[in-house]
Amino acid sequence: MGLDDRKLAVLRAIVEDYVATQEPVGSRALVERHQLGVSPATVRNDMAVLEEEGYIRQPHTSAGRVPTDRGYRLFVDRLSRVKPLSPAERRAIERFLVGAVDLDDVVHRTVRLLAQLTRQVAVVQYPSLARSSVRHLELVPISTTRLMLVMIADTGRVEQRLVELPTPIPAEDVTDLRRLVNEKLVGSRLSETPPLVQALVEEAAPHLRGAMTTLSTVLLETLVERHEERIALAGTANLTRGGLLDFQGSLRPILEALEEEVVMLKLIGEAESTTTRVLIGDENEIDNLRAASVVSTGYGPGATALGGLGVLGPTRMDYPGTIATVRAVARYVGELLAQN
Amino acid sequence: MGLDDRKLAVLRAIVEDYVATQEPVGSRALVERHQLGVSPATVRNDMAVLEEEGYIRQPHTSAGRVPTDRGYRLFVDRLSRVKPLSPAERRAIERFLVGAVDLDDVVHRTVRLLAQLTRQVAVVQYPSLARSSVRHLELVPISTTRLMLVMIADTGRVEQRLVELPTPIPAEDVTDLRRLVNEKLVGSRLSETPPLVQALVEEAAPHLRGAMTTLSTVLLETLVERHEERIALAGTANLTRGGLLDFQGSLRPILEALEEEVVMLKLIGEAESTTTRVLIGDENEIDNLRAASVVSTGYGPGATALGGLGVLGPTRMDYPGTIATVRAVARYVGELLAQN
DNA sequence: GACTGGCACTCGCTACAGACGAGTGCCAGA
DNA sequence: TCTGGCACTCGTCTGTAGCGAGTGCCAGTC
Repeated sequence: MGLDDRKLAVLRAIVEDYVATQEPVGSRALVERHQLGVSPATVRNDMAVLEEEGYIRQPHTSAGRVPTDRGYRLFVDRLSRVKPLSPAERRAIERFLVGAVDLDDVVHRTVRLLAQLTRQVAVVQYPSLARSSVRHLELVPISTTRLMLVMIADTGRVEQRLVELPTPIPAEDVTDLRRLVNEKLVGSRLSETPPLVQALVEEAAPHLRGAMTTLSTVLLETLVERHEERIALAGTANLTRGGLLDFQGSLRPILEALEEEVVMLKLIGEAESTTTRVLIGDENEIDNLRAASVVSTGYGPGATALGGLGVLGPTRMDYPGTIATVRAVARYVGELLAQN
Repeated sequence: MGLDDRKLAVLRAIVEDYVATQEPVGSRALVERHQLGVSPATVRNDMAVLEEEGYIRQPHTSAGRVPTDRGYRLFVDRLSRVKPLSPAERRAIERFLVGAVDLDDVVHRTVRLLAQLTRQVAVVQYPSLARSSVRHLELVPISTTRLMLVMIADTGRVEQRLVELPTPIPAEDVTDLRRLVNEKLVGSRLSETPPLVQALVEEAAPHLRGAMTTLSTVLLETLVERHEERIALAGTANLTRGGLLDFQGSLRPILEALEEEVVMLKLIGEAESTTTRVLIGDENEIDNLRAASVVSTGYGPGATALGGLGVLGPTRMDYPGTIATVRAVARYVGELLAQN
């Protein structure tokens, strides 16, 4: 059973009004606020159909209608177009992001900006190590049996890790090790390094063999097994906006999910490209987030994503506005990172 | 008007019961649960005095008594002794912290551990840069006019910053710069570096002068002006424990404060020594945290603090237990860091 | 003088009843 | 196909009443 244009207009009006007022919307209010050109009774009939199809529901018999997750989905897919950002917003983005001094700074500014503009919880993934390549590796002796390994990636990420050597090694050997790993690994993508690292061990001079072996283990562990994905979070206080109506009364599950890096990565870190994803309510695979919606996208120079970013809010959110903001911020960040 | 022993016992009983049940405690319940050896009527008289002195209050006329911030203060100062940790807890701490591979790892594990043990929000400051000394400085060329400056501190902290050079410089000059800054700065405390950095510029060979000047600005900015204090946070979901009774109904101000690094640093980062601080309710200078209590301490090898850590929770918290846990965790972390 | 039992009182909480009103579903008619 | 009208539902609000936890006070006891 298809929905004609007017029914869709009614759904759109319901979503817009509900998002704005956070109160169930009735047929009378609807015809008053939107130029639908028909009477409340007609709207009621349309509502009955929409309800039957699962796009809206009534919290209780004598109340107005509220969009369901499915209703929001239809709204997002077919009834809304992405709002262009206001010049003020564009300026805000630029102003906020220029002057960032390093990657950390970029990420932190971005996440705050996103939280502020959308008035929701923002999540930004650091550029994925898997998609970075090695710019430089540094070995700093801490003691004769300990080295600090510092890897600098082309995305600006800097990762360190302590290396415990099996036997003490002299300073010259550290220099040799440093030279060797840099010669072999600089410039290669992290995902491609495992065979190279393997080769390093095999080709190492006998007296370096032991140290190189441990070093290679650490390298593989740290850089490739991608425990080291990172995220930044901001705007959790925005969860309390809108009383306790959103998130069906309890912030608990949401806060718990937000603290699990793994969960958040799954949510926003899977972006391979810079297309925007919208997950509404129970479309979400993470149980704790069944009462929330997530708008996310990849960011990066061009169309390939270095990492993901997004926002999380109530299913009752301003989707067009949020989508526009998320995209715009991602684009700016992508450009910013491309400059380095 | 002094409080005799029994009145103090009554106060202690009220605090303990209220913390346990989260409900105003009446005179009858009190004599039943604690061996006070007197009748409810007597307890009521004592309560009247305690209320007059501002240690407890009645939420409403026909309700039991609840400790005031002042009451908790008295309880903490005079009526409680720090609970020794259970062996299980000690083991949990050790198990959780061994195997940390670098500073980030230590900090993250610590903050999670603390949140888990105290069931509250935990905050851990990274070892303060101001109290670290330079172990190594690395300069990595990004382009002919850009360097990545990486500083490795003896506390394990690694900070990076992009340096935009006024004019392109050749690779050999970068090597020279690296040698120079390392010769001068390695081993010195960050707080002592400004004159050394100054000297570096003055003593630099003419062709390095320009680069060294920008480099020194960045060095001073990044390392000394201590914007770069960092903190880690965990357990925000614990704020929702105990319904909405704690924090007078709104998590908003708390969540807002937790997101402000500056605020958090002020709260736990001022520790100069490893003594424990307890801030109860409105003793707190931060308005947003007037409804919360904070238990914090410095951690570090020996008695000097490298940084601070602590937990934040409702004023109605298990102070003896929390204090014990915070101290224990701080001690373990201190030892762990001393090993590096 | 300190403690106790008793008693009147306060007041928040719950339950219940009734009025109100927003909003619906349905139907007959245009 | 749309519309006006109407009966109906049901959540919310208001007011009342009863309950019970807990208090404050007082007179009596040790």
